[in-house]
Amino acid sequence: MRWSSALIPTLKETPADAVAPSHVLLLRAGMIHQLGAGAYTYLPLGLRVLKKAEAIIRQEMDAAGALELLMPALQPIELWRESGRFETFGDLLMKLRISGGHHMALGPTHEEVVTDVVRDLVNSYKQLPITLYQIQTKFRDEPRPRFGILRTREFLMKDAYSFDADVDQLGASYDAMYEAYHRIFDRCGLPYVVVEAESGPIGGDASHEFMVPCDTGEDRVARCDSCGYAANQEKAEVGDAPAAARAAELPPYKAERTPGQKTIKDVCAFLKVDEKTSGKLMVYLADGKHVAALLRGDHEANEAKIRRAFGAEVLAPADPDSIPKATGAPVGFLGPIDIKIPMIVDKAVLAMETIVVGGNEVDVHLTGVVPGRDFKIDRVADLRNADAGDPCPRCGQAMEIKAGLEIGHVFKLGTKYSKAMGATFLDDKGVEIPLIMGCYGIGVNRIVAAAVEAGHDENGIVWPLNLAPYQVVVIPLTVKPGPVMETAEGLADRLREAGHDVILDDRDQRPGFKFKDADLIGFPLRIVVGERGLKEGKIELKWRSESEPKTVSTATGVEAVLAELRTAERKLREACQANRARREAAGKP
RNA sequence: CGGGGCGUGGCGCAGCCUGGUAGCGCGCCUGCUUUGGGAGCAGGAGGCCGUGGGUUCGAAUCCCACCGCCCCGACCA
Repeated sequence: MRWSSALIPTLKETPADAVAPSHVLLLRAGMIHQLGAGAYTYLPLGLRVLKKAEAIIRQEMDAAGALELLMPALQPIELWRESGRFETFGDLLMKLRISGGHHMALGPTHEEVVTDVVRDLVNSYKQLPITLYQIQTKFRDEPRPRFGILRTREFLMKDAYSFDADVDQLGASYDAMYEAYHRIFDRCGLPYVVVEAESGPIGGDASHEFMVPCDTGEDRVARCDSCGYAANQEKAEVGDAPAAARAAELPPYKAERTPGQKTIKDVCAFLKVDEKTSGKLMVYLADGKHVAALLRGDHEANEAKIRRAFGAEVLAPADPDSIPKATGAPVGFLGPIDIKIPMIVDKAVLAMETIVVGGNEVDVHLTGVVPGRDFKIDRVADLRNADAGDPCPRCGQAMEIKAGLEIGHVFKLGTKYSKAMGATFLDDKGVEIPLIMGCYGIGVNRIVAAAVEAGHDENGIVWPLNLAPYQVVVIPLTVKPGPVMETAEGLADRLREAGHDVILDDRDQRPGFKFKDADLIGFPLRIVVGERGLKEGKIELKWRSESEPKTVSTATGVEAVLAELRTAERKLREACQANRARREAAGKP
């Protein structure tokens, strides 16, 4: 490619609306162009990166035995009613009406469609196991698109779905995808961690997320450095903290007037006590019944944990209007003493000597309440989100919380969709059994964003070799016909013939201008051909990730550059293999 | 959906408070000079001032409504 005939609109200044590094740099490097909130054009350079990620994904999915197909984005709404997700997906589902009055949806994910395909075409255990995948545009009516291409209303996703005859087969299918994901992200050169994840409304019982640590990430990951435990914050378990050593004789609790003070913040400020010594009673509807969770005031309730603690299928915050009737106490002044609904106490409360709680009476809070003495603690569970410093559930050491960007997610679905939609097969005894499913997603655009988030410096992007729009940029310092231009063109041709992506910066610009653009875009390898160097029989070669250039002789130039590229590719392969060996040594997830 | 901010050539901004010929830098076009880290000089093109309504002799500027974009929160298979 000759730069002069490319469309690469680099920007010297930072666009005002961009905040996240990946957003700023992809715009400045001329890779994307905004159409509207959460809708971006991939310009030629950006598209090349996207396609490279896509190619790596496709290769590894094929290698893992998954079969590629392509399903429609346009889907009848009935399918969503059939699975029950028309309700649970809610406003996130893009709905439209087409001619003839048909109600359709633009697919945000494809469990329904793939289940429909499989229920029609797979009927026997002999056809199992099978994993199907596609790389396709998804649509979600995100309430708040953000950070450039990080969260958009339309995005490219690789989604795979496994269908198995039994749980063991599902385990094998899951492991195959899990391993393929490692290979994909290793080849993309991304720094990532795998964390245990909440499977969420999609259901199921096992789930892992692949996260790239970066400040722009919207997820929070709890991690223990001592033992390596890592989980999404919403999934992370909290280890046991030492129980409070209570003085033998504590004074009885006191009722305090707290007129109008309803929130933890207000009450604690009013009573001049630390929020860490307060408690909050949260009321939920567990499968339609009112239940309560008692947490330390400054802690964050985790609805999934609370749902499980109550053994409920569905948990939702109770409607405030319904609370007084159910509990006999006014909202804002709820407390654990003599509460009339089932209550589970969070572990952390056990570590509190005394606690400030609501008095179950308007404008009254109680101080000096002793857990276990003043109210019954018959059920204790982990009900909250882990915080930095909380004990690791495995080893008890303090965990840390870091931001992460989710690029991939694998989970075991079970029979949620196959049962709802009647996707069954006949086993070797002729018995009809619902298929067991797993699903596996990769945000292709997010690989691009994550690579930039994880790979940039003050001068611009530093692309991993396998994702770069072009691996090599050849810069002739003068573009007038002559030896410099001829050498540069020859070099570019030879590298291209050897199978590398090359762009020749044939623009009639000063050297500094071209260097700035090359650094901004982040081509991994830069080759400079100048008159001065040529006279000395030398050309310059510089890796974007290194600070110092190397010089090679003109005579062996092509071979030297090819050797450099081969070495870089070998190193990357070796790193992938080393990671693989480490995984094998560590055993299954 | 709640809170905050912003809409003025392709990009970054000033002008608005106090109404009266729309301005600067970058980029773009032409020419000359320059050529190893975003060159200099000269000339030039390009703007329904987000949209609609109102006030006024007169609106980028004041008022009202709407639309759009960004950030925080809620939400996020």
